[in-house]
Amino acid sequence: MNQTDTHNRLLDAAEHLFAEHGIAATSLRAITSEATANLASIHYHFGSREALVEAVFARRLGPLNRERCRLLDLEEAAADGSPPVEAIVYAFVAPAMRLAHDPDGGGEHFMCLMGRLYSEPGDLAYRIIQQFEEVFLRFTSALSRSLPHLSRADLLWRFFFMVGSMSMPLMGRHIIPRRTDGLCDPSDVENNIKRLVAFLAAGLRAAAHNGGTT
Amino acid sequence: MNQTDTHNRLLDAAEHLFAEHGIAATSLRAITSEATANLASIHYHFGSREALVEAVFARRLGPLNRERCRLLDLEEAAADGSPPVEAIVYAFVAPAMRLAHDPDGGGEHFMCLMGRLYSEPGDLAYRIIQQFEEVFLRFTSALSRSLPHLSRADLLWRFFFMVGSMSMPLMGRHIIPRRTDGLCDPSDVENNIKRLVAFLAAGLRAAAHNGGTT
DNA sequence: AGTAAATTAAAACGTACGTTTAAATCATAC
DNA sequence: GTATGATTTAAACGTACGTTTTAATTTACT
Repeated sequence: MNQTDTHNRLLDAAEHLFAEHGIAATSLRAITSEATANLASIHYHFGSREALVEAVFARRLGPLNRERCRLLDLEEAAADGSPPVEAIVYAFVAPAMRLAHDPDGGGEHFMCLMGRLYSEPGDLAYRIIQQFEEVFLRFTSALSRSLPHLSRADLLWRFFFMVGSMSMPLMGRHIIPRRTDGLCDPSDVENNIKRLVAFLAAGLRAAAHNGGTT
Repeated sequence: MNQTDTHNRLLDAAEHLFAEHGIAATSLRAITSEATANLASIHYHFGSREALVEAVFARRLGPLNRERCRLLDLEEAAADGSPPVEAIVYAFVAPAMRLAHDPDGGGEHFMCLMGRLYSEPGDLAYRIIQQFEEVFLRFTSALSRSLPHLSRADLLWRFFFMVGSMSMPLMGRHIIPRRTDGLCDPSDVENNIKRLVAFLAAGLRAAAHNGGTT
């Protein structure tokens, strides 16, 4: 009973502090202090600092990516396997944007943390990004079916552009409102999803650049 | 003579290690070791660790943003003040992408570091991002002149989406080639600029979403 | 109630950090 | 060539880190 309790308090505190100050800059003492737990409890429950970091990601990543695949399943079923680009983008973007501001899920900090992942030291980031394998394969192939005119390199690059665009409302929770006098509100989730879908669908559909075939 | 020498070796080493392992995870000892300088030399030349971090950014940010403004000047002069979206995007994106792989400029590490900036602890990131003030104002107003049908919020959001997209080839130097079996090559600079311009111009030009007017 | 396991608590371990100090070295001018 | 200022060096400072150990406490079960 208490195992689950402290265990989750540690995960919550770590998630929050990692998002706020970065993974490397957050000490175990800061985490246990915020979780009102003992310093040694992290090693008891997780074994090491690294294992705690991975646990923080594992807790949310599974459900998030399952939801993405579920939405893509729905869209593909409704469109005989070839949903429009908008629907594919929506299935990819919406679960992350919603998780980022779901008060129950507590993922408000998590998605901010996700945005930081690409900039964390090498091995950790790569190990966690591998958890996106299925999502990566499913969405790139869905996109390539809807955009057959694109070369594979063009398609993959545009997929990464999509990830980058999405990361802005997720990561920029503090900076973007400040830079725009509050005009841009990252917590205006449903409107931001629509903005992203409109922007990304048009970008993905653009004619390929005339340059090299690399 | 020697002042400049060690001074720059420290900046180079710091830039490299910050990009490789993150700012917080890089120790002064690692920097002075890579620069073959004494530990105390950082405090002698810069005064503190924080001052070194800011110096690393200051060295490249000025020239980069001046080049962006210069290109925008050219495009505006050539188009009577209203260049097409493609030209604006190009003026914003190309200098950063080129700096990222300019062997002389040594900015290969810097732009990777820039991508990490949005995820660094609060005050530092905000102070450095303020150095973009002029670029931010000039490019958002140029875009808004070319895209008058967009609300201000839509336009600003799309500007941030652009920044996010661009950050992928800059930050993903290690991860993206690995995930794509080398098909996507971040060092293929000129082609990636074209890819970004095609993608972003289409996204920026897209019809605004029909949702809220926020 | 009593016992065994699970969990929490407190203290200490060695290591690495940013910073400071004081001496040594170097360059340059007279 | 020696005095002066700039730069480099080596050593130590106190602090904070991740981890480990040992004991105390709580929980679950008969």
